[in-house]
Amino acid sequence: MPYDFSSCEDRQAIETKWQERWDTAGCFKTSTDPSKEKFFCLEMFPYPSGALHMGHVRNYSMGDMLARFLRKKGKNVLYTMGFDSFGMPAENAAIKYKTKPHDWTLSNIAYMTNQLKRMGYSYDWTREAITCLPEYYRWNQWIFLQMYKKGLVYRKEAPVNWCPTCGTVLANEQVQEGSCWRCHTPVVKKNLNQWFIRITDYAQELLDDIDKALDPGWPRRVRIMQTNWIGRSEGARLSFKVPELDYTLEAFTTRFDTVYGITFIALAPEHELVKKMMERMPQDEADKLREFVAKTTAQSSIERSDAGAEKLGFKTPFCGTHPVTGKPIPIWVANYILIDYGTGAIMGVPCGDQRDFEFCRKYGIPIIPVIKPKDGEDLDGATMTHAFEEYGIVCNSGRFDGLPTEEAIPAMIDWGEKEGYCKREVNFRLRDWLISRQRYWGTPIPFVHCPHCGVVPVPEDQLPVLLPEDVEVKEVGHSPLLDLPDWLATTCPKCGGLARREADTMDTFFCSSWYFDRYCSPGDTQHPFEKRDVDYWMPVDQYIGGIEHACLHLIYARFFAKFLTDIGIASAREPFTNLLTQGMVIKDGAKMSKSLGNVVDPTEIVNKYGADTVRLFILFAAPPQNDLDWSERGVEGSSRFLGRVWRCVADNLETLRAHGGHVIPMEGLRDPALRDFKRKIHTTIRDVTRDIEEEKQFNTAIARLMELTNAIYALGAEGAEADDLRREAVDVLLNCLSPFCPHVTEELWEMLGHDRMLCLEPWPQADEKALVQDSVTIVVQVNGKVRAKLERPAGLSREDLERGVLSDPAVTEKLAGKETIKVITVPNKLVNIVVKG
RNA sequence: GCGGAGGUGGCGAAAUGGCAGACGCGCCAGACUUAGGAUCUGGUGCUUUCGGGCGUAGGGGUUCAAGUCCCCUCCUCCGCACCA
Repeated sequence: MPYDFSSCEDRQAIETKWQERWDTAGCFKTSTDPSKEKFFCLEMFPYPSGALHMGHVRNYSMGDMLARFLRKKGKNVLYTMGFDSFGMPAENAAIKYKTKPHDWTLSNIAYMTNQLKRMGYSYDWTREAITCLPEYYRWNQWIFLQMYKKGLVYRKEAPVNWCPTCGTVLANEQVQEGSCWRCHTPVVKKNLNQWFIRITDYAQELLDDIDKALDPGWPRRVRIMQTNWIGRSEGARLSFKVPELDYTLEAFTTRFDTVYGITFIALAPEHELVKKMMERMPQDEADKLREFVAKTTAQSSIERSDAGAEKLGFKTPFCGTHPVTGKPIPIWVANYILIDYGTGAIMGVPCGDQRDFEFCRKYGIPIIPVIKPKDGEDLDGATMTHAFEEYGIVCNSGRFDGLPTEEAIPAMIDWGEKEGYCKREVNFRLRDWLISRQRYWGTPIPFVHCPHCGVVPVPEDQLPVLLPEDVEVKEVGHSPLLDLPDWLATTCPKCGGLARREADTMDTFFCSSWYFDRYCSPGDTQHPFEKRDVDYWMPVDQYIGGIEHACLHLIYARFFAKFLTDIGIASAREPFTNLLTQGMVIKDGAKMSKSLGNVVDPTEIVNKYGADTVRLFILFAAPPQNDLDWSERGVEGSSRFLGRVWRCVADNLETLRAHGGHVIPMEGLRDPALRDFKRKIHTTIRDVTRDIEEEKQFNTAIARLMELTNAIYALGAEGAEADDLRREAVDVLLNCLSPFCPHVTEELWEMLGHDRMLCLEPWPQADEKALVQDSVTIVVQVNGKVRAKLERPAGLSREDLERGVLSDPAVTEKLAGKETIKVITVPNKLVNIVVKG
């Protein structure tokens, strides 16, 4: 009993049938096989929040289409899935639903796995990685210890980003526009003792490889975002002696050419010297300073970092000695100085820096002009209205007067280094990665605190440090681990005495920085992964995911790749060769979100139209990088197209079956209509292949398959030849459509009598002979305007074409009474006649 | 402020410097039908005195020829933002 494709139930039945067949036959199982050319197709794995959303469906439909396409192209494709399953939402859900993070997470994983399977994605499920399971996170701990051994892990008390809502600290990358990336609460600075990873040791390489290794595989946009995020600046560090306090104060500058213009020094309120100064100040003055510091540090990051915000300063009674002139320079404390950039102190040059300028004008600090415009007048410190920040000509700077900035900077730094005034320095905006979180649902940091030995790593043979699963989460911001004395209490690996476990867990971005390596060696119990496997599979050939990870996951994962090769367990210094950043799924002008109530549940749509339709629509409606407007009308259009495909096979099944295997070569065809049809089949193969492979334009690839379908319907010819061609066209159509819509095409393929499953069928090849055109439409322009179109045999020489066109009555008529000045001829395309009169 | 991407029909979008609007949605008309939110066929940028004229944010330029290349302006979106 054949299926009725117009019925929802039958569409579901077809999809279930083929999902089971593929599974039984193990079609998508992959193994490391160096004799075959590999392709690692990777998608950003989901957080198991409860259910798939359309963004996931879009991401994974692209990946699955590519994976299926590349298998057909003969590649050994690694394509699998996992779950980034540690993280805060599980704790919040546990409180809300009175469950346990572990149970909530695993049941979500089960549900979402089922959803993924219903989409027909061709994952090798035997390679799945779930980060919240001990067999995975023990290797987080192991890698963390390797980093510790290499000196990349340290603990430090520092002003860090604190999200009051989440009750935990955040890495710099996780603060977006001054707010928590998860809950959007404004972040405040808090002085806390935290765990850091020295990602800044890799800043230069992370930066260099953006241009060396990621161009052109990564979108320009992401490369620029990372470049800016890493933020390299070259300059010099200079020091001011503060004799009264017996202290040497350091400041970083990119404009050492303006040292002669220093009229004040400013410190961040958090600077260590501030406390020292208070101790040496009269009580009432010290109190005022303390009050000032309290007021400025209480500002949220948003207030502090707003360039338009008022600059506030406090003048201390102390001075630093100008390293070059020896003059005393007053030290101020100012709210606009950031503790975590450079040294947390600056040399104030009001003439060349707008911020310093505003500060000086407000507090009556003098302005010394040490630079002037290249072709303008000298500046006057008393009357200038804003700083001159561009490059110009140095003045009032001793023997450097008259030098342009470009030359002055290196010359003055050279001199300063020789005289001991300064030292060349490169500064990065990138900060070390704050890795510890005051949360329960994460990888335990494998350290213990011993009263005698201090902070001691857990020996590797004692890994994993298991996270207790049977716990009750009572309130946000309080880790239940702190209420588990039996878990907290342990012995010191060094002295054997009583010690306390570290109760902080790792940032979940640690988990997601190497999961793709784990995909290469699933189930390895001795290592995080085997070198042989990652050497074969890595780097990832195509990575697909959202742009929101440009300066988060995508930086951390790059750092990991470099570290893992440095310790010799991997070889790819860059993890992702090609990156595709897909746009958002939009509805009613906004990103789908629960709060806006514009969410469309993928499962509902799949129930109504089938997975094939959803996959087709989501790839057809927009190019991958664009935002995609969800429209149920559009989904219906895709459904309609699949109906057309179905009927063009099912309604002619007998004839089509009878004409299998009879591919007529182009040379064997006389009828121009049939030759055109044959050509259409093969240009479709050529163009679809190029769209997928080179252009990554899945929408136009689908459009071409729609054109082929239209051509099949439009072919009026009858007879054996025509039927042979129809069969050829249908075979090509189904094969090319199958990566997009694997189920319906597989069913039709079987109905046509093929023995082998379509997913195993090689991708068709365009026959060069069938691509050649018999005739071409020549556009005839007069002065650049189209005046005629002529059919001419393809391949005419420039001369023959021009002669023929110029003597054609349709053309001579247009040229009557005009003088031809020039003729431009493009063979097979166009003749443009330039005339006068 | 700095940096990036973009602006094409009613809508989503196509166009190696060479016929602007492929493909789809919507809309209009027709066919089949008891019926149509099924299916099929045709039409669908604006304008027109039916020759044509105009049209890719606006203005200028290069070119035989510009959505595409160059310059200026405007607008939208995105990232970073007191980074010394």
